[in-house]
Amino acid sequence: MATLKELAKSLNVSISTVSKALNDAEDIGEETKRRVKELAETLDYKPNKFALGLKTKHSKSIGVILPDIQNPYFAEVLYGIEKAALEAGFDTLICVSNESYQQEVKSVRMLTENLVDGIIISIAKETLNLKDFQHLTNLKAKKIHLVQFDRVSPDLACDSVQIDDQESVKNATNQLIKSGKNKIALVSGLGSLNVAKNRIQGYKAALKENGISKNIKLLEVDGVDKTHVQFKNFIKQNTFDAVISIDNKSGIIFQNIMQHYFPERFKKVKIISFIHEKDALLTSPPLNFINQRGAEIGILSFNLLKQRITEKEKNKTIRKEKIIASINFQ
Amino acid sequence: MATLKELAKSLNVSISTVSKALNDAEDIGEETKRRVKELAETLDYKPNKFALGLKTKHSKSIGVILPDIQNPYFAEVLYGIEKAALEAGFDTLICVSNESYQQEVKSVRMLTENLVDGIIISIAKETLNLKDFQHLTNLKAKKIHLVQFDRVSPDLACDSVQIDDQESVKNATNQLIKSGKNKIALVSGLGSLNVAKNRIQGYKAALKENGISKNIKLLEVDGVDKTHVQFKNFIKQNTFDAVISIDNKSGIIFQNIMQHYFPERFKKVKIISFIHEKDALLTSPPLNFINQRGAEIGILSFNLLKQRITEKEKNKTIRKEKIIASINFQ
DNA sequence: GTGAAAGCGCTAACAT
DNA sequence: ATGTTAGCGCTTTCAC
Repeated sequence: MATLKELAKSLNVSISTVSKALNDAEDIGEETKRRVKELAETLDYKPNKFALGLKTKHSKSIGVILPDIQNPYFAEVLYGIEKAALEAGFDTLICVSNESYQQEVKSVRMLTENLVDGIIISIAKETLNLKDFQHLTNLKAKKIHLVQFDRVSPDLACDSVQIDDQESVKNATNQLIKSGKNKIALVSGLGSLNVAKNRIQGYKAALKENGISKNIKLLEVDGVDKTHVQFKNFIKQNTFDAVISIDNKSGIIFQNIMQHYFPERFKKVKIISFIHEKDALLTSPPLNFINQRGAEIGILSFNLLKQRITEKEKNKTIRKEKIIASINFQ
Repeated sequence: MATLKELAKSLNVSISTVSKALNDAEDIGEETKRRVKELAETLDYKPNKFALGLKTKHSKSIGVILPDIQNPYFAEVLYGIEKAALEAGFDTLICVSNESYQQEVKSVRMLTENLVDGIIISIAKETLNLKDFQHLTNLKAKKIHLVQFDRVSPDLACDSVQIDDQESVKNATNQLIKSGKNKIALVSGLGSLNVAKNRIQGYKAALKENGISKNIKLLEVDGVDKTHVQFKNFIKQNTFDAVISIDNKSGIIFQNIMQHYFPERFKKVKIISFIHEKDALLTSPPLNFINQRGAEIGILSFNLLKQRITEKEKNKTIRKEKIIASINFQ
């Protein structure tokens, strides 16, 4: 790897001239700049990150903390973040909390040690339950900017990006109603997350608006791994002509169980689910889906963060972006 | 963040004494070591990574390059790697190539600039097709160790960890045969990957051993996103009493399509699939699965890498670990 | 318009 | 047993 020193020697100028030339400093002659940049290009000079970090105390990199990398939604958000970060010349350090508070604290610490300029986080379930956000509030003192997405805690004063959960589910429910359904069930594998509360509220709001509030049918579980029996019982004990699944798995399971055990009833039921288009195609017939627009959320999150990193004047106004999900009937 | 300088001042000793004490150098008095370490502990001293990297040219970190983070298998391997790395005190930098050669090259470059001590990679499809491994072979000159897993290229002289694909599929096929099946189909969404070739070979070997080689039924596609029609046609045109899916999606789709369009035939068909246990539970009935033991592969990969990083004598022998998958009938 | 020098936090060879 | 010093690659102030 070429260094400033080597460039300087080759060109018979001083190290500081080379440094300034590459940084387009005012006081360097145009001709010199040209020569320096040309040689840097041919020698494929890249500034040494460690020297830079040591000197400047920041690293032109950002950290991302995801609760669960196996969830395709988070993987898609990550994709958006990385894409935007790459274009802006930032490295991305990825951490996975696995929904654990301890792991999240460790991740924050690791990112801090790596002098990231900012962190994009979707908070772990455990942290949300504990309501202990000190590791995150501490970041302000270290001048590390923070952006939350998806699992947004109102207790945290920072920019955020999320789906408008309530509005999105209300939309979806209304569309089902318009298509003639009026006994709509809702299935959630999200436990007590705020996200779940908001989505359920949207569902209830739509039923209410349409005067069918007495038809509320809720199946709530925390995680869907061993819940086949609960699903089956729910189906047996309830009448419904449509189902909204508000997490990324229960819709698939619900459809499969109906198809398996209640094939006749299944034919008359419309299911819509918060899943990725790719997963919607795993089932047959394909599932209708609520598109969470993960990549867009990622890009938006990065852009908010970048604004904070680059802005000179501290702007106190907190930005809360809400995106409406798009509804896809297949 | 506390620095050596601050510790030194507090203790009225020199910076180098502190440094040596923390590194347990021979020539520092026990009492001094104790005092230094104690203060370091209370002040929560952590060596500055940038200073260290600048000085030592390595970073006590490793890089991981995955082709696709949305694949739960890779996510699980990642989990194993991170766990092992954390225990050994290494940071993990994660890159996703999205199956793209260009992106893989960029990732290698980024990791190199970050002075990782080693890289664990599962090679992108595109790279495998192009057979251009220069970005990887170059690593040797930079003294960055390399370990491959899963998508192992024989053209690359480095340690590797993988499932014994042939043996694993042979096992699974044999078990199906023992359970009375003799018209076994194989479905692949893996395109022309070596992994696919080996798995298909295992399937054929088992059929041959059992004298039913004339019953070979193959459905091969490259990616499963828009292939419902192909699946349906295959099912219509072939008779089979069991199916082996050798990727992480086709089994689910296959089962769902059969259940949807051919419910009677479906009842007599046994399906087994290369998927994660969690995904096996998405379907009803749950899918039988071939457990790829991702976490173990991750841990093993890291351990191989760590050996290379820490060993003094360059050991020329290349280690190729092969793990047999476990077969789970539900 | 260009260069010399200090210093970021650390290690290690070389004094003492 | 402890301290001094040089230097990793870079930026930046100050001098020329």
